[in-house]
Amino acid sequence: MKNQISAYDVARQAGVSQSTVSRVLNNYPHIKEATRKKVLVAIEELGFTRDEIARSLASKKTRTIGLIVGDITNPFFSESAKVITKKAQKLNYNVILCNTDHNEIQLEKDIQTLKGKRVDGIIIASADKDNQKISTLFDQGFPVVLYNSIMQHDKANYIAVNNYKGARLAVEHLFNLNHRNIGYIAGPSKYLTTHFRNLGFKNALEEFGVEINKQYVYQGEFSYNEVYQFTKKVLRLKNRPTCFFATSDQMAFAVLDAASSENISIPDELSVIGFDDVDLAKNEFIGLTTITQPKERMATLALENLISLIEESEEMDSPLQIILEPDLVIRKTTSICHK
Amino acid sequence: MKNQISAYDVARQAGVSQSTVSRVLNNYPHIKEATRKKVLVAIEELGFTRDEIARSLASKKTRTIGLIVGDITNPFFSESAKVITKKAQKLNYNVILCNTDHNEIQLEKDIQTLKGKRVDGIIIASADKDNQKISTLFDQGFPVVLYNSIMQHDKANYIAVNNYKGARLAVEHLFNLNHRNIGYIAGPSKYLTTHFRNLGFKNALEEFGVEINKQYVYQGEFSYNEVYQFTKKVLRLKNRPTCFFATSDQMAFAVLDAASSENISIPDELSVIGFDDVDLAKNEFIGLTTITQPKERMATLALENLISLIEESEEMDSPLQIILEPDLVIRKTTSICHK
DNA sequence: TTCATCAATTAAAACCCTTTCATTATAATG
DNA sequence: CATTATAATGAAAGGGTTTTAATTGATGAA
Repeated sequence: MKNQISAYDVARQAGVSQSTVSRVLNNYPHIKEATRKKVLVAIEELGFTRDEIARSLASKKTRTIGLIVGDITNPFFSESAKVITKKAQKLNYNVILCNTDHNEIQLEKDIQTLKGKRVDGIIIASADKDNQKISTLFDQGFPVVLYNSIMQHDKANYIAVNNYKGARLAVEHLFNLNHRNIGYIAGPSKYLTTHFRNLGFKNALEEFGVEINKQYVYQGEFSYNEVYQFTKKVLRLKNRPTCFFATSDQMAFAVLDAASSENISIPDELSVIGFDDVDLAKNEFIGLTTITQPKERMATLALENLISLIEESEEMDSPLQIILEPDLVIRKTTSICHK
Repeated sequence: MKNQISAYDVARQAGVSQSTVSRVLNNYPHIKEATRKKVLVAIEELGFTRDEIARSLASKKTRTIGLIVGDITNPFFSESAKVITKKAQKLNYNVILCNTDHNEIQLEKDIQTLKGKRVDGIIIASADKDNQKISTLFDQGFPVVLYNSIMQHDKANYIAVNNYKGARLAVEHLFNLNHRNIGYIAGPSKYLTTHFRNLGFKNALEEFGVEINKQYVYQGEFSYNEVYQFTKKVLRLKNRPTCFFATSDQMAFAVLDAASSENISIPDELSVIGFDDVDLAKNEFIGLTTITQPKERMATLALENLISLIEESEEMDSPLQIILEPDLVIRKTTSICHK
């Protein structure tokens, strides 16, 4: 591979010093128009593009951020990732995507490599409760914002929705529709978001005086297949639930899938409510009743705040801890229970 | 921000030279076990991690690749991205994600920044027919593989499916179900994949002796909303089509959405067939009939081949041009036409 | 004992920028 | 015209690695 054209080559060609080339490239003041022209011409002639790696080494900024998600295949994440990537693009940042499969070991590895690659900051969309590595990041003042994740750490920056309330909204809706046998599908409780949804679910039911049937609750990995199998099993019970609250739309889809495969009609025989309000939930062919999160706004906030964390040199006095309000969106997968 | 711990610091701590530290880090031969230990201990004590940026500058390898997709929100892309990212992870590469919104200008900008960031290679999942910038990349022998995209260039590496055949399979299926009024939804023809699907569509219909009703065909942006609006409009026609072939599942979903909003029942009143076989298509609640692409395999091939392009120093003698076979998967959104 | 050989280690250049400090050219002021 | 301020440029020192060439040390053969 032939050697790269460097700023030094440009300098020679233009008959100036390398630092002048750098000056032009960085739009520094105090440059004679004629000189600038000469340099620009030389750049054009040689087809020079500056080496961002060398630039990063010298400037200690990479203009690259990390985005760690549990599963990019989950539309909630891909929709968020899109907003984040595009917004980053506009601000001249790039994003390195990491997919942890909701595995903490992988998460920590990813943080490690991202730090190795000297990213300027990281957005973590699947942060477990008491991850040491993440805590350390916050302790060190490294720019990190949690997205749709929460950590109990006095320096933690996060943007999430009021998950407790979201879960309550879901339960209230089902209760109002006369449902009393409620299935519950949730991810691992290592996530505080899940934890709060659990809490909202439990508390609401308690208040309403309805018992939770342990058989109806799945709390485990975010595995489509596991949720699918679990739901199928539960639906075969003599006394099966009349509805399911799944704490993510993705999992709600798995529930719908299982129900359909058992020839159970939605919503007549089974109501299903999700969480996230993924684009497809709005699709009228599906029409998933769900709890909406303002993901566009959340993603934008996450990115913008990360960037200011990066660019404001003065360390933030108070951490960024934003909790937005979720909302119930009633569509076609829930209906009154006649049982 | 306190200064980074460098290999030099480690060297001092261990009482060796910096190059020895580097040797240890890179597992070079000819190192006394005792020395290696000393260095490893020093590394541990100081919590040193090597600066990949500096490493990249010196070695001219970043162990980072670019992944350019039209829309990460399209499950076909996010599912592919996941495979690629995870596979890359395993091989110690990271991926920078770029979302072009199917915009060529953005695509070219992305290529530019990726090259600036000195990525070792690029996977392009939305390459338009005669993009000059991409051609140049191939001319230069820069490691690029097109994914689900094709270019007529004698050095182009690509992995795609036989799109012509895929489209034919779809049409044959509809024809066999007695459909004669076929709607067609396709992306912009600047994509060769689309072009071949167009061709397959046309040729098959010609052979079957059925006329294409221009009113029924949408060829334009991959915009959910535009497709939705178009479909709605067409479905309100007196003589509306009895089925739609959408050249991506994502667009098929838009068709289903529109149909449902018009209270047209699927598949009784309208058959819909997609293309891609996205995970959700398999969902029995949806059960989208579609043309399947072996995306897992394609994505793996794309990544693995990109990496060998990067790592084999000898330039590939012949370009990588793989065309896999698509398949028809019949599910629930298509049925016999009684009209 | 001496030279050759090879293992183990170091010194230093290279990678391509940014940035600080010093220097020279130019303009402004009295 | 001398003096001072300021604009314009350059030289050189990093930044943290890799890598090549050089050096030292040890071992064995002649």
